[in-house]
Amino acid sequence: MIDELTLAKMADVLSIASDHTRLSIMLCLLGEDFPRQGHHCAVDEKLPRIELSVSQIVEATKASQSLVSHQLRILKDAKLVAVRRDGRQMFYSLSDGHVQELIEVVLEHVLEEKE
Amino acid sequence: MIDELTLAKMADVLSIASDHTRLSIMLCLLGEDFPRQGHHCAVDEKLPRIELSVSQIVEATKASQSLVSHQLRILKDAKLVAVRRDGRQMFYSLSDGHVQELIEVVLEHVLEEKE
DNA sequence: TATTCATATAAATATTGATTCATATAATAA
DNA sequence: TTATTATATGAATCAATATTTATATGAATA
Repeated sequence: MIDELTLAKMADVLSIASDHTRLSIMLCLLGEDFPRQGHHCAVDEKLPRIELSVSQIVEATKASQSLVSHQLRILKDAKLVAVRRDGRQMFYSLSDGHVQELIEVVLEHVLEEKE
Repeated sequence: MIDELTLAKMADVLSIASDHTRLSIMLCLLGEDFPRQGHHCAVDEKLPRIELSVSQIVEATKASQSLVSHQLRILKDAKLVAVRRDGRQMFYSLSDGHVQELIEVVLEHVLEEKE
């Protein structure tokens, strides 16, 4: 039994993930696109966590700096990405494993489509 | 490496799943909401597949008949649900396991949020 | 066949949200 | 301190889409 608040939060997460720009940002941070160019900071997980600066993301996604920045803010507010400052650069990374799973499930679904 | 088409398809699936009405419909069909009121038709899967008529979905979601019908069409076109006619009733069910996984991952994510 | 029931759809409206443009902030270098 | 680099943000625009209202279709029943 799922209450309204939970439903709304689920819709939010999905809605945030569904935008073309934000999705490509997340794919970059997953390492699916833009492979092996980011700093890696080992965490207590299997896969190394990829960190990319805003300009690297701009470069990889081919979106405008302003747009990327706007969308990163939305991702950050929703806690789907984490940020770390280093000098004048900001490094973004996926905030937890659920985000990766989410993207992977969707990717599998899309890749398995027939006809 | 993910091409533009795959990215677009992923965004589509997420976008379709992100709508409040459609999400609640899918939750009904998952049995999370609206428990044990639908017909069950055993398939070669672990869990029984739940089938609900349009009016059962209208009842469960508290959305208008027209709205439910519109959203069911979108879900059907995207092949996220399957339909079966029985007399003048239409019975809808989730079309594959990926949809369930998707919803479950998002649900876990939302339920595990701190603070 | 006429009527009723279950669902679908077309058109209109309303709302949301992505993108751009211009500008601001914050850190570093000169 | 001024200039430069990296990123963020407010306002405006524009497009997409959820929702409603009214009506249509299609199957069953009388």
